[in-house]
Amino acid sequence: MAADAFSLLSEPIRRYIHEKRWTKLRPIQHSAIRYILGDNDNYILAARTASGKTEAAFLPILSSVDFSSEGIQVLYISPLIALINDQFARVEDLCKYMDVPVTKWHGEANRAAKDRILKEPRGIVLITPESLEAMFVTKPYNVTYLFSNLKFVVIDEIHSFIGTDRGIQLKSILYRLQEKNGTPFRIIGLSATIGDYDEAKKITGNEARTKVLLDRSKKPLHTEFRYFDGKDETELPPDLIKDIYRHVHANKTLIFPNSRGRVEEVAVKLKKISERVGGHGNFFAHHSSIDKGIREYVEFFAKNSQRENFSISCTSTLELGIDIGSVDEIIQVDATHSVSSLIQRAGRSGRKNEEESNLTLYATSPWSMLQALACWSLYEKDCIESPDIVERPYDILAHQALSIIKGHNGIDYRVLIEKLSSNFAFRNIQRSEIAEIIDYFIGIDFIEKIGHELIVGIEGERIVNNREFFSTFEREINFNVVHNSKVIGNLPFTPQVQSDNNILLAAKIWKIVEVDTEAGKIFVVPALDGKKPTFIGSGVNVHPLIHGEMFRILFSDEEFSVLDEKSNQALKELRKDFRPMSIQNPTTERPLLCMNNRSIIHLFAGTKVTETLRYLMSKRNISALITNNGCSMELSDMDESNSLAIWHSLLLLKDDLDSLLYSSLEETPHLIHIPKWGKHLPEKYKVALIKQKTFDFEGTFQFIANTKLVTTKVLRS
DNA sequence: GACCTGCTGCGGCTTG
Repeated sequence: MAADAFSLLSEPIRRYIHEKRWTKLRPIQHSAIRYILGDNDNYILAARTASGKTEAAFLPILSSVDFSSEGIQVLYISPLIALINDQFARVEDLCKYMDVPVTKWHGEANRAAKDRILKEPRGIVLITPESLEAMFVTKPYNVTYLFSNLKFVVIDEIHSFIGTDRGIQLKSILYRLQEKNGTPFRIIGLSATIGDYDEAKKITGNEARTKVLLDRSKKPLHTEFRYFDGKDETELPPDLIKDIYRHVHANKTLIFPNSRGRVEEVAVKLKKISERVGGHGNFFAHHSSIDKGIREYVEFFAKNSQRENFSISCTSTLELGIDIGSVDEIIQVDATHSVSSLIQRAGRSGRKNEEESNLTLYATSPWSMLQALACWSLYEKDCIESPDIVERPYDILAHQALSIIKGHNGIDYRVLIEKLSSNFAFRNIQRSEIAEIIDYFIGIDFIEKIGHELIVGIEGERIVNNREFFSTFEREINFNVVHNSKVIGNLPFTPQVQSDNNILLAAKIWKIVEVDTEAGKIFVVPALDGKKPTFIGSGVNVHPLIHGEMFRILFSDEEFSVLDEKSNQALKELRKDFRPMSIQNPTTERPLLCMNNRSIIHLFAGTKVTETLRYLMSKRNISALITNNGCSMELSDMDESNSLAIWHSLLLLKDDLDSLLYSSLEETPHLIHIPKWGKHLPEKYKVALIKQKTFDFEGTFQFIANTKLVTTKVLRS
């Protein structure tokens, strides 16, 4: 059958393959060609990183679409601008034997090219969800004209949309695009790390007509664990830095230290060692608070350094999609927050010539080592955490309501409600609820009603006519760090930010000479020594699957050949602490330890359930301390019977949840996170959103009901 | 201690 797929392709595409001297099609390409050309369904292409998924989608698409007809034929949607710029070259290359214009459309893309495509819409457009949203709002007539003949939508890195606000926005936009089309377009989603295939299928709005093509083959991954006890110090152990240096100095590497401050610490310390021993100077930092120009220089350097070695210390900015060139090794400092992240990061190395990926996992505490081991073990078993699903996204609905009204320049009240209630992104929201939200917006002048016609109201205009309107996430407001009138990056205005303090940024050391709070600027000059910067970030949730695996490992005898001696020792000691707690069934039982009038519950329940438990405890006037990387909870002034009584009494709060949340919103609104577009909703819907997004009450009550706390008395403190 | 992602249109300025 091998010849089958190839012979199905059109002549220019076969010529392209010949010229590229591909000896064979990759498995995912082979099946994608046969299936996509074989019917009219939607497809999710799931295959490991660097397996040729982009080509798997575009080879059959380019073979079957008639690009001579008017309008955009293919829309490629990406979560990142950098990925669009990367894929642009690849897609253009694929089209070289065909007369198909390829156009980048995002906030930083060339205006002239955009104007050209508006005048003569043809071919393929590469775009972000936010730019699509902006098009609907500011160029509604063009949207109809551009996309009424759309045949395919390709969604890259589809996992980054599943279970996120951005994904709900994208679904809604896909529905709005479909409204413009006479015949339905087909959707092809691409990803290497899908945790829930049913949810992935839902992004098309038609699960029944969406199929998954799955290539289970894994890239060989060579993994090593290294352990250096951080002894609770704020800075990383010097021996760990030296060990990383030995690993990276003669290689091309990416280092992931999990936080922006740590990224700077690692980059500067490695650079210092290198200077001392006469090594290369190519140590860089890459994260969201470093100026875009500097980040682009770093990416450019990595892509174009055939001979020179380099190390980029980075956050998740370099985790997704972008081909940074050939990387020999990936270093992870302390555990990733998810299995998906671990896979994506490991996949950044060995992308050329099917080489294996090299991964070194450093840990600075036993708990971090155990979490890293759990992530690795789940990866080995092909388990990826499932996304968090919001069934009734009232906030995104409110946002889309404003977007539709603005884009239509006025719309009939009943037509708007009809549009929203038939949009599959909001299929679980009642028509009456939609009407209630619209009516509320009319009441607060977000929307103005003239007869049956709705237009954007006075208050609404302020929100809609702002560039922040197009996205679902909030932006941090930071001060710019300036040297010689050049922006290096930005920092939050923390106590650390004052004259004469020295800080690290963009892998360099700076002295602050002046802080202009009015202009929001921090003026700096180079310095010789400094501290890592502190950032204000929200924590990252760890999935219960990972905590569960950590707990299972603690009570199993499984041995791991990937662990070095000190990691093994750390695991052994954790197991020694936990083994006396007589757990018979690690899936249904959790230890409760009581000593000296305080108790510890080893929950291993995932971040969201743990935070929900803490909230519920606070409503019982008990302050709970979360410890052990979020796995355990400590209660003071509690003995065994108290603890058990409180634990079970939490279930009684089930029926009072709404009133608890209403009072929390009134008394301590700053303590409860409300999503960007939920802030404008009536209290009732804020509460509904908090129940779905901020906390997980259902999961928590289930956890309490299904978990047996097994008590162990401890004499020593 | 705790990630990341994107962004219109216009007026007014400088520069070739």
